[in-house]
Amino acid sequence: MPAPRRVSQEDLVAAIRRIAEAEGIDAVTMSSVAAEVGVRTPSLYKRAAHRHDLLRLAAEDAVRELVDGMAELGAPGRTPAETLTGLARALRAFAATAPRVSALLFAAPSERAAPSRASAEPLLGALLTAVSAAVPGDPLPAARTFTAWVYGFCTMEQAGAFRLGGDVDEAFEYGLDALLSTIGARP
Amino acid sequence: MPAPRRVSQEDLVAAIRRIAEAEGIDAVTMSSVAAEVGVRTPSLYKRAAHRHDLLRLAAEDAVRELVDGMAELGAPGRTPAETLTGLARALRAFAATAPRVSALLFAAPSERAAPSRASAEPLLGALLTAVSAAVPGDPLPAARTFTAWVYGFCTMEQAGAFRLGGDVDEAFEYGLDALLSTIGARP
DNA sequence: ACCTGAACACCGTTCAAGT
DNA sequence: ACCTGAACACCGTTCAAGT
Repeated sequence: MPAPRRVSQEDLVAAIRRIAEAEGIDAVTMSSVAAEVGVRTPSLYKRAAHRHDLLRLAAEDAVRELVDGMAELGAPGRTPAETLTGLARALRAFAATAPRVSALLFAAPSERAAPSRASAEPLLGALLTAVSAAVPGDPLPAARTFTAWVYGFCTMEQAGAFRLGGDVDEAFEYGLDALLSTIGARP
Repeated sequence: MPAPRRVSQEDLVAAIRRIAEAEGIDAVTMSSVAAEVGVRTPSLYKRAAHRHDLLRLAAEDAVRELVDGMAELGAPGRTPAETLTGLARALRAFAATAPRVSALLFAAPSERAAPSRASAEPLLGALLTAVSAAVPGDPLPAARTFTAWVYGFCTMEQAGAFRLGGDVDEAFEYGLDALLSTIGARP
């Protein structure tokens, strides 16, 4: 006697992200998520065999949302500098609205919680394409430098690491300009 | 009838860091740490009122170790570029030996787990001094750019985010050179 | 002053039994 | 095919009682 699935994937992921942002990653438990979607805890194991799978679902959903939100960034008319500026600002804006999950994107607590290579591909692809168009030769070191800076900045900002005063927006634009200059993506 | 303290602060912190690096931050529990130092769980509450206090103890110990290891970096004879190069390489080497705690340094899971301003001061002070000597005017944006890049790079490297092949050492040196150039710390 | 056993509400995970 | 109650070993935290 087949029983219908009672919780959509959309509702499940939304519940995970809601709890993560409202109460922190540690509050994303099998119990809290089950309660949030209205089933008993053991039912959740049909959808996520381990707790860290819940975190991966949230992280992959975040990547998808990020990619959707900047579909037009890679448009043919744009310069590499424009694309990379858009990417960096989009990631920072996303980190501001979803700080907990965005911290998971490049530094998950386990392999199991990390977004799959396939789900991260569109994001990395857009980045590599833009960097390739700017630097001669191997784009990988420049792409890694750029990504490390954006990710580090957004993570630190959301963790409250910039406590010495000063204008954080200004520091971001300073850094963006500096990074674009050194990797040669400057008009 | 006073009872003597049975666990030294050194042993306690060493136990926390041992568990963190061997089994991950999530494995640092009141129970596991208590067992590791040879007391019962409730005794630990005399030393750390909450689990995140254990993480802060580890993070502050890591900062202290980092600062000790580069006491000579700020020596009068050095150029800003030499000091910043030493800082960046020291942080990367430290992240390689203590990846779990170093991930906590600038992005702790809660205020309680974050190293205190006072304990982080020597590290930030050395950085700001070196950057101030290189850039004219406000050193804060440049210092934040540099720190964000180093921290992002080390965190991503240790989390296994650089999976596209290529030489990660080369990417680090490329980035270091790029960052030093843009903030003007170049001979 | 520090340590302990007992207790409480919780958590991840498994599994046999329901529909 | 999915959901559930019951069960297990665990966890953070509190507290009264020991020395």
